Amino acid sequence: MKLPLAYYQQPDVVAIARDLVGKYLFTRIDGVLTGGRIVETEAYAHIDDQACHSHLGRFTKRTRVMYEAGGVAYVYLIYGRYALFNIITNVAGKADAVLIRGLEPTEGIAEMQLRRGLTTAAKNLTAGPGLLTQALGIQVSHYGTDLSGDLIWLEDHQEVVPAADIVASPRVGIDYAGADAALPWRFRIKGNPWTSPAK
DNA sequence: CTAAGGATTAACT
DNA sequence: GTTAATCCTTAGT
Repeated sequence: MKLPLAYYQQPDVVAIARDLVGKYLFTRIDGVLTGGRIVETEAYAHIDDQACHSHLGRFTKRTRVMYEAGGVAYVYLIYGRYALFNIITNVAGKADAVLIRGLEPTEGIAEMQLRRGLTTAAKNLTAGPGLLTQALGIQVSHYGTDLSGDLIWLEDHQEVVPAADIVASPRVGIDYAGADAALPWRFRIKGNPWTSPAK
């Protein structure tokens, strides 16, 4: 079943990030259903987290939707090329977010290959935050998309991922965040090949 | 291992 | 108004 808005509005973004591992992410963009199982996430908290774009209450064009109530998409461009997909959580005014870093494809694999410009079944089809957005057709124009709608949404398939199979580790690529870089707020399924290639 | 790439932002004039 | 630095990465040597 589709996750309700109330799910995203829970206060503990780290708990949500951990719980999202094993859930499913789908998009229906250009009328084509694509999606898969979430195997890697990272939590970003509003306050006390310098790695978060919204830290210290910065309120700009880019971070605007982070302050909305949980349940919208925060898509932004990194390194001029790649769109990263985040889910805004918590209530309005608390700019918490969960970054989706890895997806195990289950639906619309042929379409995903097409979007990636591949002719063969690549094993890195959706392994990486910039790749899964390409595969699912998510672009920066989807900034602010309501996740209770029919364009981008998440589903709970009642799958239980054993706690022992979920590993927590420091987040990736955020050395600039100082001491906060050590927080174990990255969650992934142990040994899953679709987790991101980044260190 | 490195190079590329464009938006964003802070720091200037 | 402009410039320079930075970035939650990937693809290609």
